[in-house]
Amino acid sequence: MTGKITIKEIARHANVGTTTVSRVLNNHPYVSDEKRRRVEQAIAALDYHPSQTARHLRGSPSGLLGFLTDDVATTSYAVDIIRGAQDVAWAHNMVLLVADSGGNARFAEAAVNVFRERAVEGIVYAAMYHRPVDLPPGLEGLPTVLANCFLENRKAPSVVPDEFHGGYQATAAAIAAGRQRVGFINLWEEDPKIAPFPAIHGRLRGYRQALEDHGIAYDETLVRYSIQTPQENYRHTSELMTLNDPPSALFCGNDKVAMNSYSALAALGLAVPEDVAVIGFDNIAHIAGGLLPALTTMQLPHYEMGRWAVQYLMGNRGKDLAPVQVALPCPLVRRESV
Amino acid sequence: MTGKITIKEIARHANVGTTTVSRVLNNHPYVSDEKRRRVEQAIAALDYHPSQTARHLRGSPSGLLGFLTDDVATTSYAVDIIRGAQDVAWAHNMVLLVADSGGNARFAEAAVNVFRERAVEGIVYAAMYHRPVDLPPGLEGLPTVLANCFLENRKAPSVVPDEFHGGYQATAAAIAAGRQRVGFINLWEEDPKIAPFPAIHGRLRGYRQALEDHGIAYDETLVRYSIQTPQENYRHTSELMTLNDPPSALFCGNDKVAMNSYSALAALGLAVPEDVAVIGFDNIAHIAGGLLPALTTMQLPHYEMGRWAVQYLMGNRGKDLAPVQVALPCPLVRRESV
DNA sequence: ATCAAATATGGCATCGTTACCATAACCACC
DNA sequence: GGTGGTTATGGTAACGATGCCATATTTGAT
Repeated sequence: MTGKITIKEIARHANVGTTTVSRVLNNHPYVSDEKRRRVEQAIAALDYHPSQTARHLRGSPSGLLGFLTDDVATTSYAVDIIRGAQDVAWAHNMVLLVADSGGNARFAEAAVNVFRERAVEGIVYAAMYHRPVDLPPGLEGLPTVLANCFLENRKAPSVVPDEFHGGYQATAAAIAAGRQRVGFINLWEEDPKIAPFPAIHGRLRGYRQALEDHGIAYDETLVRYSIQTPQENYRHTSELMTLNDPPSALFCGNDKVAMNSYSALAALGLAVPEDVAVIGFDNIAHIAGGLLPALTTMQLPHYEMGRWAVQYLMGNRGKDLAPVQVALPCPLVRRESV
Repeated sequence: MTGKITIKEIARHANVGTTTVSRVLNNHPYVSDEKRRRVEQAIAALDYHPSQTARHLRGSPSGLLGFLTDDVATTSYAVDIIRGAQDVAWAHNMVLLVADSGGNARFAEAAVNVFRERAVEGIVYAAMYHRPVDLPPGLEGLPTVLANCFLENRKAPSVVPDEFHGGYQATAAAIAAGRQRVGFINLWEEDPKIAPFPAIHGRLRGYRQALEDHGIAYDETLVRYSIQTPQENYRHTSELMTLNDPPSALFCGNDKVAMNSYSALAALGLAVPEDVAVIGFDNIAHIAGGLLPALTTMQLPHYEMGRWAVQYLMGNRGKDLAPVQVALPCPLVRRESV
């Protein structure tokens, strides 16, 4: 252990003043080539790393962003939000402090406190599924952007998936493939707290709009709500496909539903996509890419939401954040099931 | 904006010296109840938060840990490593700095540099699948623990899944269910760099050992290597099940293989688990819990590896890290497919 | 040759916090 | 009424980096 190497050691080693070292470090003018070289040599020789801590104390911004999430675990594919946030943060020479509250409000509050003590320049609050949230207390005055969630009162800027557009696109894709009867196994939650899910209602609206725009009548019997157990998903598929006038395409609330639909369709001897086209939602890589045939599905813009959140934070440093509400498109990922 | 509130403001507001405020903050003795109360009041009134930056500069440990990963994106279920690391870190009042190199060596090196500048007390280097890795340069003198990966030369402590034990347990579970002929669709990679995968060889050894321990002869024809495309997975399953003496249980290299096996089995009119028991690996929640019947599979100890890594770091603060190599068990997750 | 501007260089206070030191009051206990 | 411990309290010097100020030295224009 060499102990801590400071700017002073470098100065002594290069036989210059500390100020000159600082000038070299920050590419300031008024340093002779000779001394600049000597300093750079000393830095390399002693493996010196400037202390961000001291810099920050002196007045530089902390270069830290807080990333607070309710729960990465349960819907792990949403970690792409972190990646997106990280990539943009990095491009701005910022580092992410990550905390996962696991849904525990006290923890979230404590995390905010820690972020404060470390003087983060902003906070991204991310939810693992699209929904309204309440912010933990203590965020006053800290620039905060919500990703994949929003406040009921819209007081903070947020970026979410455009569920309507996603539902529209999925439906339109089926129609474009010549399928006029599009079944829809929508998500459902019994918990009334979760029930006002934007995903459920937004996608349904998109589905209906797409039908309307293509002159297809809305048929209530083709729309199902699944509580999302494999059995339910299976049952809804079977029931839909054994209607007198069964659908020729199935729009599934997510890839898991689609996975179960595949089983139900196979059991009925129906081929995908020949007999029935299937479109999923979420683009969970392991599922969508692993199914046979590979699943055409809608991509949730996790990565892009992460990017957007940090970009917005970085683009408005110092300023107050306008509480804009942004919805990012869910692009269609074409594979083989349509 | 109140501006920055410092210990000095508190001192002035409470009409005491800064030292007294510091004493209150750190629960030091020799403060009269009276003043203690006044200080606490001022802190609450002004919403004061001590600056970790100043503390650290003064000599306290930074309370920061670096979490560097090659790529969270591709195998997102491994984020549980982060959760495990985070939970333990938090319990020690530490915060995680997270960086995802995306497999880019230059980025990884830069990340190490950033960690250094921020004086992290240790680093967890995590891989998203179990394999040998090379550490980025610049880690000298920084306590580093590897999670889900290891160095060929074993010079750094590491924690990995016990593949052998996992393979053994999976096979034993099938045998315990009365299945004497256990097919094994092992993973395979054509890339020779990835080929020495511990997963491939460890699980195979476990498989063979379990057979031997139960007096079952090893039958080469029951072991397949899949390059892991859905088609290959499907083909191997079909071929195995149409042998003259087909297996009564299928041990799949991962849950995706199992998912495709389900399809192949369904096409052959074989029921799970009645005709064939199926055991997966990885316990990807979305797949294993979503299949019908739900998949019995082996849990990779991601969360535990994250925990272990930070625990080891915390348990050896200040000391040199002994390069221990730890293998954590992959517990069997019983569902309905055996 | 002269003066002003540009270039080079280092000393020192500063950021917010805490450890160390100094001071002082108080309470014994011979 | 010392002598010595315990309790209370605040002043001040660090920690490492940088910006301001002061001071040289050089260059360039007249």
